Amino acid sequence: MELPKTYDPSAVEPKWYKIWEESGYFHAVPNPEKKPFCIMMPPPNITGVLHMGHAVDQTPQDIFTRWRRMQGYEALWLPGTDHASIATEVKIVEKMASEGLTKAMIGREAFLERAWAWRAEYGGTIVRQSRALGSSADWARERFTMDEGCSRAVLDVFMRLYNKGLIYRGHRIVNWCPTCKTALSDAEVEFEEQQGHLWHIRYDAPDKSYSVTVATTRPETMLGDLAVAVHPEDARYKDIIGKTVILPLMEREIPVVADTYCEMEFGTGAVKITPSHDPNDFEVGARHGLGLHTVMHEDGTINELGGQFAGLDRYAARKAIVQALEASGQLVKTEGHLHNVGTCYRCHHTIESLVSKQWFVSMKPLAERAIAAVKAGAVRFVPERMEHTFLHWMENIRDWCISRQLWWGHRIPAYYCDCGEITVTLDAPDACPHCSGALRQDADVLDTWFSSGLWPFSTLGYPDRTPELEYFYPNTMLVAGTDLIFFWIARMIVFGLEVMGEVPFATVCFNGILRDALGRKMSKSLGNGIDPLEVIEKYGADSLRYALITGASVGNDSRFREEKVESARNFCNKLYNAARFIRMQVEKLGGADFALPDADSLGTAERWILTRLQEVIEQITAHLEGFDLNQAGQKIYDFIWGSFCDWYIELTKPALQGDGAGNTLAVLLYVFRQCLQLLHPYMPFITEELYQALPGAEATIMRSAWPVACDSLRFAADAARMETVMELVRAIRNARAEKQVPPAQKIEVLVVSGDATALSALGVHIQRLVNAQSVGFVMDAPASEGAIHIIVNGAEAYLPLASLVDMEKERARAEKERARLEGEIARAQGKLANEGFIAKAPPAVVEEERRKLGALLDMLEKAVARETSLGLRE
RNA sequence: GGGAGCAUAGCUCAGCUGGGAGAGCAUCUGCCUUACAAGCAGAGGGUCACAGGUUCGAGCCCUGUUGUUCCCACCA
Repeated sequence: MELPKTYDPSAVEPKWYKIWEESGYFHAVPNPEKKPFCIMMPPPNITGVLHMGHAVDQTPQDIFTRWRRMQGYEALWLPGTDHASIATEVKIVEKMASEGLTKAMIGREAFLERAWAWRAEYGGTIVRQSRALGSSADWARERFTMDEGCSRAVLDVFMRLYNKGLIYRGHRIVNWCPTCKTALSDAEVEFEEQQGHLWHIRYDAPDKSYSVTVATTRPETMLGDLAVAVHPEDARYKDIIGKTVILPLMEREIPVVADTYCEMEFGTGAVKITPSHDPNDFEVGARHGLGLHTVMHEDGTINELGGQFAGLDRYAARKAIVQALEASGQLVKTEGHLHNVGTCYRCHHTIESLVSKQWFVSMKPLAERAIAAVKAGAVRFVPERMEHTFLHWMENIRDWCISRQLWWGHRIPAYYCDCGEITVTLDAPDACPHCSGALRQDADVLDTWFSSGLWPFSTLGYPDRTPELEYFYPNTMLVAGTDLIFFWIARMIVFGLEVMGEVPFATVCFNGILRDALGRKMSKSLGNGIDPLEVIEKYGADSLRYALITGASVGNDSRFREEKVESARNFCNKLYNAARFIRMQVEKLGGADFALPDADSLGTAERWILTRLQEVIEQITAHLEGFDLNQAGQKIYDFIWGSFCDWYIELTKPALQGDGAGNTLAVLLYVFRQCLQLLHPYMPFITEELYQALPGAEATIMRSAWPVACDSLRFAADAARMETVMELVRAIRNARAEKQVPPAQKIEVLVVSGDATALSALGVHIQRLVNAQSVGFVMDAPASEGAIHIIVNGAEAYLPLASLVDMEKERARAEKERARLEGEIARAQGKLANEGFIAKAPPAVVEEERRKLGALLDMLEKAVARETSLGLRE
């Protein structure tokens, strides 16, 4: 059957994915015969659809998994999804709003029904779409952070930490999102630079005998002021410390306190203290026993303590207050002020600081273990610098607020009774164990990152000691974006150490961010996102994967450019056509034996390509071991296109028409098969398709053995000889192009080399590749008048092209060439004459330099001889 | 206010523990050579941001400068 000339991935890719999945090739089970390899897929939110970020994230994971699987590891890549408590709830609330409904209207149970329905409908979207990427995840083991097992793990860990005193409930100032109406952890607050104002407000003494002016960016919080603070050493305010001032608008008398928190240089050097609405003020208030005075509702409106401003939204209140102060003459000054404003990472509205009762994880003791483990090298960060980021965060960690005033998530297993006792227990109790009174469960759910923090072991069966947990924990590695280092990675390390007693993974590889072609982040608001499924449809998943991996170094951002995908697509086509060529030869030869022949029966070209193959196998494997997917990908590309297709296939053509065709074809097949295997982790589909199209295939390339370099297939002398011929060919082609010899015109070539006898066997290649009439081989140089003279390392060539040779130009060229050689020789000699170099450089480097010099001197000798014959020298 | 990354060919980027500057795309020349024009063969193009330093030797290591991006940080 005649195959089309271009590769079409659209039919190939879904076909193989289906076969792989149905054959169970992605499935891993604990196997004592094999070494385990395990990656947890970062669980995508159930709210989203597949975007480029997922492709960037999954491709390296799939490459590592496929590679290790081929190496004989029991390789598990475990997928799943995240309930994404707040993100999902926000979406559901939005959807309900479009129906005119609110959470309060339908109640908790009906809301949760909607949430589960949402999950059923959309939760599998990304997981389904991931298959188009070729991801070889073990879908049979897919998990969900709120499935029965993961939920048990969450409660179990909550109990453990609570019983150890590492989880506690406290009345604290927390980040509060007035739109989502929930507390947030510090990590969930994003700071945004905003242009605001600094309002200077005068607070007068009760008898107006003195006054103090404070500066604030948030005048609305003054309603809750309980003091004014100044620096204890500030001469300007020394006299009024301990006295009182009247809070404008509220006409409340408040003290002036001294506290070093106040910076003398900033603003007026005096600061209003609002313990209920600012975390710093909260601390100051605690130091001075000021108490609390909360003036804001959870929805961001001013409460009844706000006097005339009660009921106003925080921004309306701000406006009204500034106006009122202006009217009363107490607004002294207004200036522009650039500052950072905390916003909610889900809805992007401005965060408030509010005092409320929340659950916290005591992080200090947990962080200490994590820091020690990372410093001891138990977790390796790639790139390394991320370790510093991690440690810095861990060393400055504050307690983690884990309760959320949301409904979608793991409900906190704490039960309250009117007797005041709190019962924390796995199973809902019927009555209060202290007074038998009626219990009500805590209304809040846990931070979504609490459950994802358990992912490396909750997915393997924890809290049960399953065979999976024993075998696959700790996981081998994790691949994730840098944005997840605090939210997720830090928590997994902390929980892994605390709960399992071991770090969750040995290595973390960080992805950079994929930007658009202009270097901007892809975002919905910019509308510059690119749909991976569309790219796959147009170019194939193999091309997308390859484009995403190469041309970017580990942990660095990269840009998505369609040309990159196009270029990868071209590579697929190259590969496909190489396979077509080989297939044609196979069909021509019929049922020949394609086992790799003995070394004795191998030609020079075969020995050369096999030698190169061993090299490249080693290099690729080493790069993969070093987590350098870019380099490994580049190497296999260069080998396949540059060495195998451009040279080796061309070199086989004469032999394939002769008696030795069987041997040559066997090598061709052998090398190509290994190319496919080396490329398979990057381009799973096309490699399987082509592998299956050639003789000698196993059931799947996915589970074929990763190539291993073999010394008995290295032939240094033959490889060097072949390289000399290749250099000659390049130089002759260059000369032809330079002299504008018509392509069809055949030329004569005379090769001069001390190795002429051995080289002559390769004459057929030179003849074909430079379109020569004939190629002669001699030991000694002939007279070169009227010929183009080429000198390469190990050989010379004469092209008698009298009619085309301009002797003047030839002389100029010869001189230039000699000058170049002399320059290089001077450099090498200078280096070798340098005692420091001889004494201090590694011997191998010195030896290499000597070898180079030898070759250069040899080439120079020939160049001089040529100039002599051209009449340039005596 | 701290910390980090980046600055290499016209463009996008590689360059592993220091040992003669690379790829893809673009440009130019010639080719439908029976695997591939999504291809083949050739060519041009770089003071490796700047200034110092270490070293026999620096794109790579150190210091500083400039530009740029990001992370962390509650100066109201």
